[in-house]
Amino acid sequence: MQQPRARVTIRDVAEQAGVSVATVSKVINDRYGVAAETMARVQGVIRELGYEASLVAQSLRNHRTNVIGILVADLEPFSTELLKGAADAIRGSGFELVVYSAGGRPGDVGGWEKRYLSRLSGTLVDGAVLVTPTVVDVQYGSPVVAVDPHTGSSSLPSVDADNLRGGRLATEHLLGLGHRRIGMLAGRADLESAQLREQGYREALAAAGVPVDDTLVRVGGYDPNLSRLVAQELLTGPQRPTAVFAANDVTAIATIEVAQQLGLRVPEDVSVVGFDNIPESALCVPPLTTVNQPIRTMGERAVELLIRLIREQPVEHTHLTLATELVVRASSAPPRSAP
Amino acid sequence: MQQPRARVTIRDVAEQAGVSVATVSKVINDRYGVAAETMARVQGVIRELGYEASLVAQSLRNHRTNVIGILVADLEPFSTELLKGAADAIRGSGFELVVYSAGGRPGDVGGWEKRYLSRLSGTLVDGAVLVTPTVVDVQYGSPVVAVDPHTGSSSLPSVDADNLRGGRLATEHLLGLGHRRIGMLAGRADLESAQLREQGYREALAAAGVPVDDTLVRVGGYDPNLSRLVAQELLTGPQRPTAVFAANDVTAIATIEVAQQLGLRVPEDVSVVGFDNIPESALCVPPLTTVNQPIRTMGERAVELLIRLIREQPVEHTHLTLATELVVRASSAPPRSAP
DNA sequence: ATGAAAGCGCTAACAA
DNA sequence: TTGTTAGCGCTTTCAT
Repeated sequence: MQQPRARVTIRDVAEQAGVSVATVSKVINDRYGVAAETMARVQGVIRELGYEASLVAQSLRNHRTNVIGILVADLEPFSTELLKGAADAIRGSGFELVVYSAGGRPGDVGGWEKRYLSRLSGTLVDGAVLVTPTVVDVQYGSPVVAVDPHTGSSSLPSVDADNLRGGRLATEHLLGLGHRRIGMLAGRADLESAQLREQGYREALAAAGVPVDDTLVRVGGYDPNLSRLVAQELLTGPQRPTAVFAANDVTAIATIEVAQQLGLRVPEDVSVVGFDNIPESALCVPPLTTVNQPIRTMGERAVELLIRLIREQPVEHTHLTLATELVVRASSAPPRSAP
Repeated sequence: MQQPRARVTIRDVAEQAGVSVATVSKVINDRYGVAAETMARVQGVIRELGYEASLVAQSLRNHRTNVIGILVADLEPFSTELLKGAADAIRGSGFELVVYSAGGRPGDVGGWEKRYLSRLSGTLVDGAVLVTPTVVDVQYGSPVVAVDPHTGSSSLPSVDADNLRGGRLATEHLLGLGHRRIGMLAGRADLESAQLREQGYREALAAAGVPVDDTLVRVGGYDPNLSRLVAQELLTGPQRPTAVFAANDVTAIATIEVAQQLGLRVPEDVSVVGFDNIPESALCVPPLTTVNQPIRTMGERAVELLIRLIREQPVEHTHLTLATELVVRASSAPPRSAP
C-alpha cells in the first residue's frame, strides 16, 4: 500500500458490506439469488467506495469484453482520421473502443500487429481492426478486419479504396495539364494500396503514350522522413521532373517542403499531387491537389463489418472497396514550358 | 475450443517444450537461471507457436505495464489532434499508448473518466491523460494529467491553452472589423476553457464599451448538434447579431452551416469566428477565422508530464498554459452596415 | 440466499 | 537449473 489511495477491489467492497466476494459479483452482474436488502447494502458500499470492476480481471475471466481494438502502427493523420469514422460506427453499438498504437517505432517494423493481436485478443478485445498491417497470415480466435491491407491478404476481411483508379486519376490530371516528365514517390511496397497507386500511374502514362522513366520512380514508403530524402534526390537529379505524384498526402507535403527549400516554386516549377485528402492537405501552402479517399467512411465500414463478424451475423461482402476521386487544389498547374 | 484457433497460452508453450510454465516465464522475461539449451528450445517453441504473453494476464500480476492510457469522451477532431501530439511524445519513450474512447454516449455524460480510470488504473495502464474530464476529484493510485481541465481542478496536474486571451483576441478581431452585435455560442459550462473563453469575450466587449446583450450569449456545449439548434435560434431571433464567436471550431462550423441553410451569407451577412484551429477549420467553406490552440503540443506536453510523474521524476510545473493566437481566414469581415 | 473454491494466464518466492 | 505454489481481481459452479 505505497500508493496514496490503492485500488478498491471487490474484496474491499465485500468486507465493508459484510458479505462474500461472490455476492458482490452477483450484485454487479445482476445475477439472481441476492436478497433485496443485501443488494441494496452492497450497492450502497459500491457507491460509497467508488468501486468499479477491473476491466483486466474481468476480461481474464470472461472471454467477452464488449471492447473492440483498433491497432495502428502510429497515430498520424490517416489513422486518426480513420479513428473518427470508427468512433462514429461504435456510437450506440454497445461496444467500446480501444486504440492501440505501436508508437511508430521504426526499428520494429513488421509484425507489430501480430504481436499486439496476440497480446490483446482472447482477452481485452473481442475483435480488432488492423490498419495498414505488415502481415497477411493473422488467424486468431477473434475476428479481424484489415484496412488498407497487405498485398495478397485476400483471406482477411478488408476495407480499402479504389487505389488503382485513384492513381490513374492523379496521373491523368497531370498529363492533362501538359506534364510529360512525371515522377512518382511510391508508397510502402508491401501494401496493396501502394502497388495499385503505382500501377495506376503506370497505366495512365502508358495510355497516354508516355514511356515510364524508372529513374523517376522512387520509394518513399509513405514515410515523410524517408520521402524528404528521396524527394531531394528526385528534384536535384539530372533531368528534374516537372511534376511529382506522391503516394500519400504526408509524403506529398514533404515533397512540397523539400521543393521549396531547394528554391523551387510549387506549382510553377514543379507540380505535386498527393493521395488521401487528409485535412492537413488543405492547410499546406499551396493547398494540395490530391485524390480523395473516404477515410472516415472506411473506418466506419471496418467497424461495422467487425461487429457483424463478432456477433456471428451474416455479412454480404468481406471485401469493401470505396470510390476515390480527384480533388484539384493549387499545388498542380501546367508546366512552365507547356504547349 | 469452439474458436478456429484458440489463444496460445504459456501452458501450451510449456507442454510443447516439456518444461514448466515457470521456466517459460523466465525465458520470456530474461530471468537468470535457465540453461542455455533449455532457453533455446523454449524460444524455438515460442516462435513456432507464435506465442505472445497476454497483456491482460501480465498486468494483473505485475503492476507495471509500460502502457499509458489516454481517456477521451469521443474521438472528434480536437481529441484526435491531441493524440497525434501524444504519439509524438510517446515515440522512443519506451511506453506504449492505449486510447480509450467512451464512445460519446450522450446519455452517459459525467463521470465516464472516473469509471474508466477505475477500470484501467492499477491494471493495464501506469498512468492516464484525461481529455476534457467531467470530474475534478480523481485521486487514484496512478498519476493522472488533465488536458483542458474541469473548472476548479487545480489539484490535478494539467495542460491547457491561454483561453482567456484567446477569447479576447477573437472578440477584439470582430470589434476591430466594426461589429457591435456579437453573439457568443458558449462551450461546456463545466470546463475551465469554456468559462475563460466567455470571460475573454465579455472583457473585450467591456473594454470597447459595448454592453453585453445576454440574449446573444447561448450555450452550445462544444457540441455540434446542440449548437445547430442554438445557432438557429440566435440567427432567427429579433435582433440578429452581425457576428458570432463560437467557443470551438466544430460548433463554429455548425453555425456556418446553419447560417447558410437560413440563406445568410458568411461573412457578408454574418461573420463567424471559432476556437481551436483544428485542421477541418481550414477546409470548411468559407475557411474559418479562428483562435489557434497548439493542440498537438498540448498532447505532447501532457504525455511528457505524465511520464515524469510515473517515473517519479521531479517536475517543474504541474500546470502548463500554452499560448493562443488569432488565425484570420475568410469567415469574418466587416458588417454590411460598417462605418 | 449465501459462500467456499476453482481457475482465467501470468510472475515470483521458494523448494527441490 | 528447474518445478511447485500462491495469488493478482474477478466470475461461476456447487455446496450449504
